[in-house]
Amino acid sequence: MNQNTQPPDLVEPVGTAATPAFSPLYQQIKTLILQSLQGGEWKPGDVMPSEQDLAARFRVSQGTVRKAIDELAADNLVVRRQGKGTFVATHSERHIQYRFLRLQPDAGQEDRAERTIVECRRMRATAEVGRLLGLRSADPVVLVKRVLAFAGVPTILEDVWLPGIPFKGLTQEALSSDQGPMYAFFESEFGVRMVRAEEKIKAVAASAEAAALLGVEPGHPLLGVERIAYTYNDVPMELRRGLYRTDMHHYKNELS
Amino acid sequence: MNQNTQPPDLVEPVGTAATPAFSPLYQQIKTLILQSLQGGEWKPGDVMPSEQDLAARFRVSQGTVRKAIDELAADNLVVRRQGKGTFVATHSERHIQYRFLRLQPDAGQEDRAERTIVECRRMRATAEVGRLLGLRSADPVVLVKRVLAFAGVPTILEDVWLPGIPFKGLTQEALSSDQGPMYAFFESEFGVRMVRAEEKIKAVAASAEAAALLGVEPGHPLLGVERIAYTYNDVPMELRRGLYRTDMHHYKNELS
DNA sequence: CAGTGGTCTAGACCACCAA
DNA sequence: TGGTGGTCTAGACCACTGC
Repeated sequence: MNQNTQPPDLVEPVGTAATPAFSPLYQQIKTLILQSLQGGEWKPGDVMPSEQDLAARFRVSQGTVRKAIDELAADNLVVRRQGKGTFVATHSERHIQYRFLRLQPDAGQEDRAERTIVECRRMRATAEVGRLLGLRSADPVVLVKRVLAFAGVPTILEDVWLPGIPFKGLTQEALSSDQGPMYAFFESEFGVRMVRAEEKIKAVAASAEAAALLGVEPGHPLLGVERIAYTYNDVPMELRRGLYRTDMHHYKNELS
Repeated sequence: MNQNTQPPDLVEPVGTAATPAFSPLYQQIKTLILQSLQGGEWKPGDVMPSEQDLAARFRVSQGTVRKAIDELAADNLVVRRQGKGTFVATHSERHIQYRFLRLQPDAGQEDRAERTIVECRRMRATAEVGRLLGLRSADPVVLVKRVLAFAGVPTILEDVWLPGIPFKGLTQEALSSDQGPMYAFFESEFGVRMVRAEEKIKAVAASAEAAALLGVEPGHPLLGVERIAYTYNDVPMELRRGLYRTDMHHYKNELS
């Protein structure tokens, strides 16, 4: 057990030879809070209970809760606001929109994107799409194909695949009529919150179809960006394949 | 002053109307440690003084030093090793090599890179290179052009510009004979430690020269990666323009 | 075994916010 | 004014490393 006089009644992981498996208290607290987030006890944008309340609830000191929340904040799952409280992170906050979009204009401020849905239909997952989304092939998926234009210049063409079950009822009309980031729409309409993503980038030549939609000649070099976005617990919830024009934009990345 | 009975004799920033400028103690400690790192009091790979020692030196509690070091560790400036101490981060650690290279093979493990220096000469900075490196145009710079090949396939062609003053005495021979990451070489030979970097990525068509060096046809789509690498204090110390073949590799990025 | 970083607690006070 | 997160301290004990 841990070092306090009133030992918290949390699990002390049993050590085995292979996995010593010592898990600090604050990690266990983090997991518990994560489960509450996952289970929807507090929804995106909500205030969470204060550190004092959580400390009382979990029978640990405030400092331990604090460290757990620190990590959740570092993972962008939660946002702290001094004097107000801790809030569940959301993709619908103003001025932090398009958190996962790394494409930036070479000069000047970004215009608002003009969005056009090219296609939206339900289909069966191909073997590859199924594998990347953690589905069986032939499981239902939704495919959304859209174009984003900036200042009238079509710049991004992307195919978005979503698992059919959690996104049951997604229609082109709802998508088209929605303003704001797609991930905010997913939060409010389907309760699906994207937490992190991985991207693989290649340089590719524009196909005839892509060239037509993006207004370039076939063969024009484009950035091919494959993104897998995950919800809580590293469950993949979206596969997105984008083609980016980079004549006026670039993909920005910070390394450290 | 701060809340302890023995107030630490550190600066309490004066608040002005425009900038309230309250700076927590641990931030001041972080800055002081940063200055020691910058000044070379401890060199890459060295053990730093223990938290207790630093706490005594700065007249604060261990917890405050701890929080300062936590941030330095989060910035990858320092590495903690339980039971051993805190070490100044370095690019020459085995198995963490090429920390800033995001190119990965599509399948399998990466081979060791075969490196060929195509060119290495001193010149005067063009206006653009000077601007990006924070130099005046016509200031001396070193240009290194090299090719990296994996499993015999030339994959990366890059131009590296370095400010001439700190890199005085850099020769093609020294570069060629060195094994290991270039940034480790910079640390040991010139005392220059790259701390973070920014990259801007575009898709470009291979020029005739690039095509010849990379073994592709002219016009072949390549990833154009412009990197600016910084030392301590956000001072730019390297401009690197790379062309990456992405037929067998991809640029990997994690978003959160 | 001693020394290091890592965890946990308890209590105090500060900065910020809203009512 | 009271509540929230943010800072700081002091002290205890744990886990890991190396002598």
